[in-house]
Amino acid sequence: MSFPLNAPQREAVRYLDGPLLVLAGAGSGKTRVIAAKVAHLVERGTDPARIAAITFTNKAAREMRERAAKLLGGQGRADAARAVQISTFHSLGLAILRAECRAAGLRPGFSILDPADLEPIVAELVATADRAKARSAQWRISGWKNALVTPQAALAGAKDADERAAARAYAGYADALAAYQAVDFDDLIVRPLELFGRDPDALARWQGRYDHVLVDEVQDTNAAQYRLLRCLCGERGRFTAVGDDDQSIYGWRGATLDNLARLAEDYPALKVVKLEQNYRSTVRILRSANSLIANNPKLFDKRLWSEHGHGDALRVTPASDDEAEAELVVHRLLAHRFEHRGRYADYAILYRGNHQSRPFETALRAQNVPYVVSGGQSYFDRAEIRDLVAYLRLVANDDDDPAFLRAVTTPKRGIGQTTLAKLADVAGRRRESLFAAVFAPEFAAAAHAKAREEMEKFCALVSDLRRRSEREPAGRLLGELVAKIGYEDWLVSSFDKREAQAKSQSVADFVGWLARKGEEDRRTLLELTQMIALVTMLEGREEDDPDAVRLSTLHAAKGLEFPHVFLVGLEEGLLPHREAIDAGNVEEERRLMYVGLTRAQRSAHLSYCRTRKRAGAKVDCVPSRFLKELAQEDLRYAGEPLPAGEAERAKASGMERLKQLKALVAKD
DNA sequence: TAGAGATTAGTTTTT
DNA sequence: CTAATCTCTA
Repeated sequence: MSFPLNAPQREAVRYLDGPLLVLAGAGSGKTRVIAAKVAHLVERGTDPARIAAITFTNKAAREMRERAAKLLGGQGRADAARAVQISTFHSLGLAILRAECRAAGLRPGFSILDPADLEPIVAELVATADRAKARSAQWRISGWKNALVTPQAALAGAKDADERAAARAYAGYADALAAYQAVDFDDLIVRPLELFGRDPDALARWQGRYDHVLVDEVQDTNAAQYRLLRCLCGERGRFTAVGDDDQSIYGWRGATLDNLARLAEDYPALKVVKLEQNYRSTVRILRSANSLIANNPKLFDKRLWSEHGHGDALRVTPASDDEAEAELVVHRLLAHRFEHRGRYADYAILYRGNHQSRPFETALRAQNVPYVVSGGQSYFDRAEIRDLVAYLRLVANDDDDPAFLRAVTTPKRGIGQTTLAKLADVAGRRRESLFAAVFAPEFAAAAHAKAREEMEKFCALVSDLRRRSEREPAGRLLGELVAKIGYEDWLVSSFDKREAQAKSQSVADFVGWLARKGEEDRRTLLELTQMIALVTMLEGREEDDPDAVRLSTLHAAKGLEFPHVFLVGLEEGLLPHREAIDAGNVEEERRLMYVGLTRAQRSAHLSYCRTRKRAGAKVDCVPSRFLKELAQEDLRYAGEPLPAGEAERAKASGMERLKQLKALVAKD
């Protein structure tokens, strides 16, 4: 990919006179532009450490780092590439918070809690045992934080009982986090903002820190992130923002296209450059995508074009149910691969929700096709890793009660509900952490001697590791921890052989990862512990790119491209998703479909099911409205054209009804 | 206190 | 029809 830049790309790279918005259509080479601009800035003499490039995901940050390293490395400036601050919004927020933790009212070892840690806390605050209720309250709190709404304002604006309950919990939520010396993901953005708001010196420090800020995917920024951006860029606005309003798919996380529109208001000198040449897809894929997205109102006028050939028609295939769809897709994929002598890695299967991967995994396994699933459960979400991370968090920060609770009960060491309830009671009365309460005289009086002994042993281990954490390498400490708590033995005794082996392997991977990271930049255990919360996968996992079919959600596929794409489950209720339809947000779903389509370079295969298993029973499906919005002349229907024949549908549903009745009768 | 069975609820996307 | 949670017994 060392073609020369085209005219608008060149303009975007060279323009340094003021704030710049680059409207980069799908496949228009935006990552190239950002990397080239970083290189250009360095060439012109900008100190690499005074350049910040901010992305939305770790994956994008990594790619940016690689691209910049390649460009600058070619000029013998590999050192410069390393010095550029390339990070996600959240890791940048973490860097700020770490540097300013005293001013922000946090101790250096503060913990980062993820939503799973927070759920029980919120459940308690809203006084519910219903997990769904707790999650929805959590969801609301996060929404308020990202929109920079205070607990008071949230309470004042609450419309129904649920919202009022969530708003009340919101205030207590902040207190709970403060007591644990902890922050959540949203705080990584919001707390630096609060700090900048009340401490002009801190603001000045960070505002003067970067000569140029580059932002990827601005259309995905929420109110808090946008404001953080403004803080960093200052009034001069020396930034390059890159984005595409047609690819805004994070509205559900508070991202708002208003930010894109506001950019022009907040920075009247804003220059806009459009990248409209697509280097990725065939004309037919692009025409279909354009035709689809034309159904959305336009913020900016943009016309994508391609110099690639026409390419094949997009195939639309119905399947009788989800299993049949998976088999069909896998068969077609194999036939296609054979015919084109391609690699497995040339193919991606994209879907709306994580759970949809299941039948495809089964079908791929049945045919012995290698595959990788991305965007599913993250490596650091596995129970065994969370167990160990709880220990690390506790080592870094003994106020972290959630970490204490997890670590002290895993592996089982004879400490159960009753003992913990007593400890919590003592801690509550004394207004101190669970960890501190272990040594309180009240606890000694109340608890069983054996349980207390175990607990003191546990605390001694944690304290010992803490004492040594500043000096000794993180990998060694973790390795020692795993050995001392007898974690391997516990795995073997608690799980069957296969599972224990898999878990044991991922523990070994984790120890190795931490050791490597610790050595790389001489990071301490504390720094690494905070980093883990933001890392979603084991780095290096994807580098040894095996020749495998890629399974991914549409969200996780953004920014990627594949020669051949299968877009599956194109049904009403799935894409567009039911919730989105009900919320009146079909536009975002359409953009999601647009993102999926524009991942394809040479061919796109679309499929949907006529029925689908849901909670055991089969239900009828209707093909997605988006299929009708594609350029019909570029489609080829493998089955009957849309919509499905009414007669057949009625017959199918009649058969289903009969089956259901039979099942009912059989039960009695 | 901890593990094994019974019961019941579930469906979106992620830093 | 799963998968996770809850309840009961050793």
